[in-house]
Amino acid sequence: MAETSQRTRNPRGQGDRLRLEILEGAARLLSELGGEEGLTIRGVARAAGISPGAVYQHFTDKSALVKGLIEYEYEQISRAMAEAGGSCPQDAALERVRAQVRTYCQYVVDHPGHYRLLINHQPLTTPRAGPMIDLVTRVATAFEGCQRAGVRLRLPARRAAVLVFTAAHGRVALWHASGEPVTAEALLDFVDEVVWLVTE
Amino acid sequence: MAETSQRTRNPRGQGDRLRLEILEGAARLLSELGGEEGLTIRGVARAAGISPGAVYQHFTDKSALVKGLIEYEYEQISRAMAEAGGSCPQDAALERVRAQVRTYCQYVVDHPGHYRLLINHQPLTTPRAGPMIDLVTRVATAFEGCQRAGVRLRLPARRAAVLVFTAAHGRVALWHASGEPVTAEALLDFVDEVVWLVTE
DNA sequence: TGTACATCAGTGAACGCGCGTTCACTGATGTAC
DNA sequence: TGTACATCAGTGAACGCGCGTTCACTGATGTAC
Repeated sequence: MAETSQRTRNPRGQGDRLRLEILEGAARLLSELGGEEGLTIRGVARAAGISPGAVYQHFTDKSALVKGLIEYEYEQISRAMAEAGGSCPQDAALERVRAQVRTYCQYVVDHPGHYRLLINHQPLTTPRAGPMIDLVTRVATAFEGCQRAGVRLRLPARRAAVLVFTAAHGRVALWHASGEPVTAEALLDFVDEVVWLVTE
Repeated sequence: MAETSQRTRNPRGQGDRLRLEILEGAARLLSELGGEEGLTIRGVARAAGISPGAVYQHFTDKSALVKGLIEYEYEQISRAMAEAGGSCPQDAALERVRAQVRTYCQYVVDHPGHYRLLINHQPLTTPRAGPMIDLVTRVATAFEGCQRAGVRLRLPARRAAVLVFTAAHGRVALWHASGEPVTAEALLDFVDEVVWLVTE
């Protein structure tokens, strides 16, 4: 069941590496369980192959662990989107928007458990914006790049970005409701269509 | 803290009334806690003023309770939407669509905890459609009424209804992400605009 | 009309479980003398 | 070079808690005789 192989402890002075191992274990747990129901201190410790107490060397309590995990996940998505945008030719501004959006959608489809954690764990009312908004801003910036490159937008760049994320989230929610599986192609097609609608 | 007043038991032959009291207690819990985290057998029993064991007279286990609660909530929404549509004049087909959609949005804003339960508790992949789709169908039928009344739609009725729900869900998700509060007016305006876009 | 009994609508104590969290400890490794 | 000691990276047992679920029971109320 659990790995029987003993974990070899990190060498002296590199205890911080455990923090990353804990987050990776937690992420694995999200993938396996498809949600945050089983996301417990003890479960994460099992996934990382350590004792429950060791988690407290890096996270003050459970909420700090969840918060750290959410930050970690957003870093992953954000980096992936940045890479996707960066690998586009300099002059392909619209293609850059689409590459970033497609990367986001692919993440949503590939990691439903992670996605659930991220969208559910927004406080219902908070003064400050969550990290999700940073992703919206990233796409908004890419839309601005389109405008500078001469592409006409029917909406201001930020509103266009908001619309794209709105469409993606809403479409995923309805697929879940209908019981149909969320496929990458269908979501990408839908969102591509929205991007196309915005830029013409 | 809890009500100190003793509950008077239901008269003989009317034990089924407890089932409704349990569901109402559970719904109250959703409103107070804003989510399903505290939705436990014991918590519901406390909210209903009964002992935990009594719950098992009407629900075989916890999952049956949650399932019953979800059904109960959908009945509430569905009935409210039907009433809103029914109170429109016979010839105001488009107004009937808007009245139903507005009722749905009002529910989402007024009952965030209930909404969370309903959208989160969809199995990730299921053969059959959830009850949410019944609401979509209801609006689709109202859109068909528009077409019969001579109102032009830019989309087939069902796709128009799907679009409206997609927009509402996505918009709510993004508001949560941004930390801005979800207000009824803003959501209604947004969805009204979508309806308007579809029917012209 | 009275009374024994069955039934109904629950109660409340008990169980085993996994959880979050704490804390005394262990064993390897670097460092001071 | 040897050795005592401090530090680091954890372990693992223990705690108290709320949970889901079970079950023997209680007390009111209807029913058969």
